[in-house]
Amino acid sequence: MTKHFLTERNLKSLRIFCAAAEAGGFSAAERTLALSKASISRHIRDVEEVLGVKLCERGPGGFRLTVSGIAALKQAQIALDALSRIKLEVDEVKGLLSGVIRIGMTEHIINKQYDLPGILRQYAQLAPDVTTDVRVMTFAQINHALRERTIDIAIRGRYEQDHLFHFFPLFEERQRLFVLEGINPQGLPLIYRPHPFVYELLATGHHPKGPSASGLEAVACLIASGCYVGILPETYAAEVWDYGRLVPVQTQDCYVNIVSAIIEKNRPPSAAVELFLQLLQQHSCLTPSSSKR
Amino acid sequence: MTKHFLTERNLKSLRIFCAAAEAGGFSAAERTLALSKASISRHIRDVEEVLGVKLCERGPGGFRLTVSGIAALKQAQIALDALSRIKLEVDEVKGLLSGVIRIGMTEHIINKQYDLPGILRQYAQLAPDVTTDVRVMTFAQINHALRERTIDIAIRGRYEQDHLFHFFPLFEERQRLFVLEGINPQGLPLIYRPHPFVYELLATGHHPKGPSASGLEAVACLIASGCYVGILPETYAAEVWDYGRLVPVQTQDCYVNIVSAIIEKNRPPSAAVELFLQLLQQHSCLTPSSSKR
DNA sequence: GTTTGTTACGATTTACGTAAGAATT
DNA sequence: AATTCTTACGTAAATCGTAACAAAC
Repeated sequence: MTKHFLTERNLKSLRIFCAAAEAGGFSAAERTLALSKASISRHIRDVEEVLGVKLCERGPGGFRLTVSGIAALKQAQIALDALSRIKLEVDEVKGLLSGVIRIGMTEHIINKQYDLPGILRQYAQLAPDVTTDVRVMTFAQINHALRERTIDIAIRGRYEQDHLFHFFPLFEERQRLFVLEGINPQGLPLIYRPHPFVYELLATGHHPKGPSASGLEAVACLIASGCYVGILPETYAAEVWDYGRLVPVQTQDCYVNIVSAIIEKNRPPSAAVELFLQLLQQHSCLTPSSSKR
Repeated sequence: MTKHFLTERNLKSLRIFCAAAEAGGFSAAERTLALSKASISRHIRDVEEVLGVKLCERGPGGFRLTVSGIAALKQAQIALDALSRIKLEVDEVKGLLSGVIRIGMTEHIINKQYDLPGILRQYAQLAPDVTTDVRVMTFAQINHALRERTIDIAIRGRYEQDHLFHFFPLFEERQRLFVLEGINPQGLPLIYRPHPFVYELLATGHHPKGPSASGLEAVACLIASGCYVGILPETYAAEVWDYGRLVPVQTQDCYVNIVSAIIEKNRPPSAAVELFLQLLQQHSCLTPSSSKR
């Protein structure tokens, strides 16, 4: 009994055997393989030893495959073909998953219930050849950028129906009206920022329009001054607790919206975008498709 | 740019990559592969270099395949599977084409129009694991051996219909009544041997029954004595010309029969017999299936 | 004599393990 | 501190080509 299994070392010998069979002899294969007859002879002898059969008759009288040799040749070609296909397959995946993915998002997407940094890390690991470009933008900038296609995918709250976009719900965000602790919010000016909830509250007339603020931190600063009320995400207000005692105005309802991944409807998503979308949805707390891996 | 193609050396690395992916890390694969981490690391680095992609993220943080890695893993498993199947395939063929093939034949099957030695040589090359057993037998012995299954296949002339046997025509053999040159054959005793043509001629009563002979050479000797007539194949009579002037008796018709390969009908032929039969028929001058190789 | 494949031997190449280093948990 | 992977280096093994040999045409 010799060795029982073929290894990749034997595959080399099999490749040489295939070449010899196609060339019709060792001397002819010598040129195509750029290998000495001695080596070819050894290789074929090794395979025959492992397989326990004679693969071919050879000698000055000519070259002829045995029945076993024909079977071995056929199977070896399948293996070699599969081997050569690996690179093609990988190249295809590599080609699809390369380039740039441009992500636009509003502030404060990062929070404890949705691990966007973790998703980005996972994405970078899964598709290391894709350059990821992430930028924080305002609500209006995001819509413009999506239409202009200067970003590929957006992450923001969904407030309106828009037939131009596809929405993929990710998690729920709750915003409330906040005021400095101990201050009576009644009639205080509302800090203005371009956001649907601000518009909505101003429309009620309960609060006059106050100073404009750009960015959640600016809003928080102005609220903490005690002169204004402002709308903030609950989780963000909790985070900036240390800077001042921001408390929700109890008389006011909670604004709930669904933070979603958004792509333009008329634009077929690239493989890179599709993979990112898939990861985002896998981590979603809303869809039932929240499986692991 | 690095190397463009995967070779069998890389397949070894791919097998190690597969094992690492299944084990879920290098340290775990270390045991299953009986290989040091250092080697595993090198192997996977090499494959990544050839493929130009990162196959997996690894580190103290854990092990995770990239999308390219998943594709590579899948294809590599196909190649490895094909490789492992080679031995199974060859073993099957080897198992079928081994053992003994027992061939019974009459005298003088070898002649210029049918190259039986060449067929036997080709058979030995195609199926080197089959032990070939060839024996010359008389007509009666062949029939008996076929029925008793002490031979697997016979080669002899076909004179009768026999529902117990399958006949595969190979070539035409012509036999005639011969006499020594210058001798009047009329009324001379016919050399007896157990053969249908002898029985047939004796039944006509033109010649009395002469001495018994065993073997064509014995018949030729007796004819050359000038005292008898005898039936011989034309080609054989031509070969022994030098031993004496044997000439055909012109008044007598030529006996024609079809030399055939014969197997017992109720016995399914083994793969070894089937292959031999196939070779015999390939060289046949009678059937239209006489193609090359 | 020429062609074809096999075996022997020395030189190069390759691969492995040990051990030390770097990075993460 | 413990784990996981990577890199460096010396040693062991496999592979190749040259060359001598045997066999068939």
